[in-house]
Amino acid sequence: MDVIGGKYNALIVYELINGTRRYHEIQKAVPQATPRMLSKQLKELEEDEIIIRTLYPVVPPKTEYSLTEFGQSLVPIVEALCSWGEHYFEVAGVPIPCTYTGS
Amino acid sequence: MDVIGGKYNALIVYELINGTRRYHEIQKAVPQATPRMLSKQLKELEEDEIIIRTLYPVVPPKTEYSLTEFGQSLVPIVEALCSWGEHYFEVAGVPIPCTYTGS
DNA sequence: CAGTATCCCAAATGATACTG
DNA sequence: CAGTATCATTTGGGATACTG
Repeated sequence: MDVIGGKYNALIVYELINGTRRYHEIQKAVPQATPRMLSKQLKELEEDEIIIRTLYPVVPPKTEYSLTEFGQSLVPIVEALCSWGEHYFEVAGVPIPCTYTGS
Repeated sequence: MDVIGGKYNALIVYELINGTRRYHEIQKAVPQATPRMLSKQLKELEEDEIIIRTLYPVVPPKTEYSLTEFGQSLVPIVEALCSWGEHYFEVAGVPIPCTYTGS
C-alpha cells in the first residue's frame, strides 16, 4: 500500500500499462493531479523502481516514463483493483468505467 | 483505493479471510492500530459493506466481525497485494512474511 | 516541455484517558 | 470487552506562481 497507496500512483501505473508515456501525456490522463503532485508521485514510483524515467537532453525537454520489469508485476493487481472498483460502483449504483478520472 | 487505502483496512480484511473474529482478536492481529483507529476503520469497512458487525447483547460485550459476500470479492486482491508485498520486500532485501505486523 | 518553489489547508493518524 | 472522547501532531494534498 505504501507503493500504490498515493492518490494517483495507481492511476499512473494504469496509464503506463499500455506503454511509454511522456510527462504531459500522463498529466492529460490524470488531470486532477497538479504538476506538483504528479511530479512527486512519479518520483515515488521511480524510487520504488516501479517506473523508469528517461530524460532526453534536447531542447525543449523530453521525458519518458515507463514501467520497469518489476513494475510490470504490479499490473495484474492494478487491473484487478480497477475492475473491482467498477464492480463496486455498480453495486453502489454508480456505474463508472476504468477510465474514470475523478469527479 | 478509497475502500482499502486506509492504513489498516487491508490488514483487517486480511485477518478476516480466515473467518469471524472478535474485536480484541483483530486488535491482536493488528497491534499497531490504536483502539480509536481500529474502531474507525472497522466502521468504514462496515459502511462500505465489506464487513459485517454482529453485536451480542451480553455482559461482558461480545462483538464479531466477518466479511460480507461482497467483502469476499476483495479477498483475491488483498492476497495478491500481500504476496506482491512479500516479493517487494525480497527485492528490497528485507524478506518479511505476510503476517508482518509493522515495524 | 517538464517540471520546482512556496505557502496553506484538511484529513488521517497517534496518544492517552475514560466508560457502558 | 469493546469501544469513545479529547487533544495533539503528522502527512498528504491543493493553489499558485515561477524556471531551465
